[in-house]
Amino acid sequence: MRLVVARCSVTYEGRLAAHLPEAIRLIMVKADGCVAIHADGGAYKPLNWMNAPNTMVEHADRWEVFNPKGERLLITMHEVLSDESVALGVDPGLVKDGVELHLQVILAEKPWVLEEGLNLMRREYPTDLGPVDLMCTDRYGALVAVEIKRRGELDSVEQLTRYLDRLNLDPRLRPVRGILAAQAITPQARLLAEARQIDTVEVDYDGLREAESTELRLF
Amino acid sequence: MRLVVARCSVTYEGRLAAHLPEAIRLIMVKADGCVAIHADGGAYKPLNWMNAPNTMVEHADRWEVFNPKGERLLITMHEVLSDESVALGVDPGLVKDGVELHLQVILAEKPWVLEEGLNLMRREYPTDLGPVDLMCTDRYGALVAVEIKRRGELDSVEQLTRYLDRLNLDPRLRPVRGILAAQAITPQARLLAEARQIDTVEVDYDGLREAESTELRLF
DNA sequence: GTGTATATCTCGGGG
DNA sequence: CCCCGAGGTATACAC
Repeated sequence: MRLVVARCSVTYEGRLAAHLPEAIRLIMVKADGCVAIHADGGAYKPLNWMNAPNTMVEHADRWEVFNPKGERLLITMHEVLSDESVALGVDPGLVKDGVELHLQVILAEKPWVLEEGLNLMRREYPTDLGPVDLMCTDRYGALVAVEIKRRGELDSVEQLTRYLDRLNLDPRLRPVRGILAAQAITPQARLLAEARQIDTVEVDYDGLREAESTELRLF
Repeated sequence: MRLVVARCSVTYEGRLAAHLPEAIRLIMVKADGCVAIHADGGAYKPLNWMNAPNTMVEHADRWEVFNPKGERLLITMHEVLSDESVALGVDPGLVKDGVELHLQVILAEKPWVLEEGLNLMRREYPTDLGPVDLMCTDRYGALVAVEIKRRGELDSVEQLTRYLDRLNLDPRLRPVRGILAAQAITPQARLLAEARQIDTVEVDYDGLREAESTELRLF
């Protein structure tokens, strides 16, 4: 990784046009070639950047970075204050726990917490618009598509609606109804779901996880 | 801005739990207090981070970063290889051109480029599912909801459909039709829009901007 | 503050 | 390769 502190101005031309007036900034060049220009604030997002793969041409007074899509980043160097390189090696990577997948696994084991009599048929049931999180049958044997989210918002209802439209085109499946399950559901999403006859269920993730570990302790 | 290169391991506990095994990384601390841990690859996004506002406590062998939401970032320092600070000053900030807002402003001034006789009634017209970009009247006085995008894709059609459904529930407004305006519209979006009687218009942003600056020069 | 939409979103998975 | 969905999304903007 190369770290350059410089008084510079920057122009980006690509998906939009953007310009940075002259100021002192940190320019980070990673081993994969990606370039990021950081100010001393504004969360972790750089002011300007160019991801790999790209080509960098270093002139005396400016850097030009191109990528295959025709985007272009031009850094004009007015004064280089420092320029250091350090070898970091390959990173072993990030281990995560507690994302949507976890909630899906728990609900796949106990779909009846969403509705009495609900039974799992299959997880990640494929449609040609993407997979339904849980495909279940209800107490009467009818099909129910369940979409699981951490937060249920308008987009979630749209997504489930698309799946339902698709599934209900198939006479062997029809009728399929939907349930949106999330730890929290916005009133607007609830409104839209209701208008489309989609049920909404708020799920207590922490409670379920607790119950799960209690069962593990019992056996 | 402070730049520390260190062999470290990291734990985050907050909206999820995440862990980074021991490796050499760059730790960036900005003037606003935000902390970002970078590997030598993977675009501009850090492996782990904690945005401002937060509190950092620096112990001999570890850094603890907390934020008011109860999230926690723990950096265990196994070996500090370098630790430098540099003053960057306040950044004048990024100037952008070509995002959706600009297109919206231009089209609000000249809605008739979308359709002859179109007249602006109101920008950001509210519905209970979100705001319509432009609410217009057509040459016959009927209402037209315009959704503006840089790129018109399936989601854009869904979004406009949602608004139209909502607006057409109101007998004082009905009937309201829709126009999707974008610099480019995918064939799939065009197809879906057509199936829903929604008009699509591709807009020449550069041409409009050019026309706008010409007018400015004339007056 | 809440809620919605945008983003040069980034990133990863599946066809 | 593109498409789609998730994200500790972050960020801006309107109400």
